[in-house]
Amino acid sequence: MTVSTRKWTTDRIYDNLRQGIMTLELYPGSRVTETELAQRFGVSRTPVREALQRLAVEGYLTIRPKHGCYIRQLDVFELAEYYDVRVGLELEGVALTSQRVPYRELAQLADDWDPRKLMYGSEGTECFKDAEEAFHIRLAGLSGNTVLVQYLKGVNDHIRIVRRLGLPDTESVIKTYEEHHEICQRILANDLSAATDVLRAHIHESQTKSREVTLAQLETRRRLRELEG
Amino acid sequence: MTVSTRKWTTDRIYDNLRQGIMTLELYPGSRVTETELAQRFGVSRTPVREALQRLAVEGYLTIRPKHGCYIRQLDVFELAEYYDVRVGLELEGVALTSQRVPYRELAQLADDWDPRKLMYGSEGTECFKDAEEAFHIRLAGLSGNTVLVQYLKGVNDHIRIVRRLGLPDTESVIKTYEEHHEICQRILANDLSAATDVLRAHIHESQTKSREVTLAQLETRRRLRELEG
DNA sequence: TTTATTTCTGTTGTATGCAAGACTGCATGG
DNA sequence: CCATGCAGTCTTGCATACAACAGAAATAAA
Repeated sequence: MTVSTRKWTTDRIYDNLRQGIMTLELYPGSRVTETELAQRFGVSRTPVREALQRLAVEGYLTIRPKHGCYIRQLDVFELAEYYDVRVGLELEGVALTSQRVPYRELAQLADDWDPRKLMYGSEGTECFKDAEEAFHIRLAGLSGNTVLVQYLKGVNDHIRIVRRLGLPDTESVIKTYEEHHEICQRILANDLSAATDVLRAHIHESQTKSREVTLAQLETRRRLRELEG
Repeated sequence: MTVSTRKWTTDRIYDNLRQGIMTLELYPGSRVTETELAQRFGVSRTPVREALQRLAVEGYLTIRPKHGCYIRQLDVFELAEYYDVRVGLELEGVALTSQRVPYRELAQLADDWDPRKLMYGSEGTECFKDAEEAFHIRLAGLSGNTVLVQYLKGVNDHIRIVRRLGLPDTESVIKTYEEHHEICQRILANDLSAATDVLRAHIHESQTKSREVTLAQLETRRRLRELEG
């Protein structure tokens, strides 16, 4: 678990817990108590409590009053729902963008994802996943709707867990480049309906992929826990 | 300010503050301190602090570390952005619904909003605004995507302030009935594109209406504050 | 007059204490 | 065998105490 070196204890705890939930080190469904966490981190209950509250508001865990906190179950159905919300947000983003068409930024974005520029092996896979997510944020950002971008980031926070699990093969990297590129081109060409079609399919594909990967990962984690006791 | 009679102090404070922000009694941009609020409510700083944190996460105010909390400015541009996010979410909801078409519930919803059933004067305006919001939630709920519904509720929390400001005249009430009814009918008739068109226009209309009302309201509040000092 | 420094006050960040609520397990009665 | 009541323990909810930091005002220097 990477150590966060934030200024305030609360933030440090928050980052730590969030990381733990993301990496499934805090197993979904398991219970944690303020006291236990406070001891583990060597701080008082107050910052722990605040971190937990924030995580609860953001939906990472549920608090049962006077009883304890339960790490949110991540079931594949819920993840699928997040992906659909993502579709809704991103499509509306594109719709808004096509009303103003910021040529320069859009052309730049298209250029950054030009398949012809793709250097094989020059991209680390971790880096690629970051870039992939960043593309969608940038795309949404072109709509000029900052609220929408915030919501999209929130959704991403929830699906990032599974988004990063699978290792992308060369083929799918190429495909991603092509699709990202095409989306931009379609908007530039004022073909909104084509752009949305591609984007929708693009997201749905990662949705189905994530589903498989998640099921596999949950299984291995479960077994690991069984061994540990 | 209505008194919330929740079980826990934190929740009570939270409801109160939220209400205050909604009704603009806590003027946007003004500063509040934990100590001051604690005194005003006659409780300790702890629950106040927790309520403030929650409100901050939800975007109702911003916390400047070691300095105080500032009630979130609500500018018309940001509100417009929330409306567009709403469009994105609701349209995707309808798209998902049209893939499964839950005939019974949809027919029931259409029936509840049948313009022919509208009794003039039988609906209080407050009640009508509640019902209006409830329609959209129910509609989204038919998609079966609970995450989407949660997000939509979150968006509603932000625009409810202005959504309720204007008084609806009989004409617009009728129009609302007609549009709600048509949306359901279109989905039932498997005409997704028409349904989305109506829905989009429907939301955009309230968006422009809210804009005017907000500007007026902000002005009167500002003057009220000037008089009070 | 302007700028740097210092002090001082207000406000939050964190620790701790206490009491009330929720769950567990057992015993008792049907 | 099952239901019900009751104590005990665990965990949180809130209050309070104290320390540290940010910002403002006052003071000193150029």
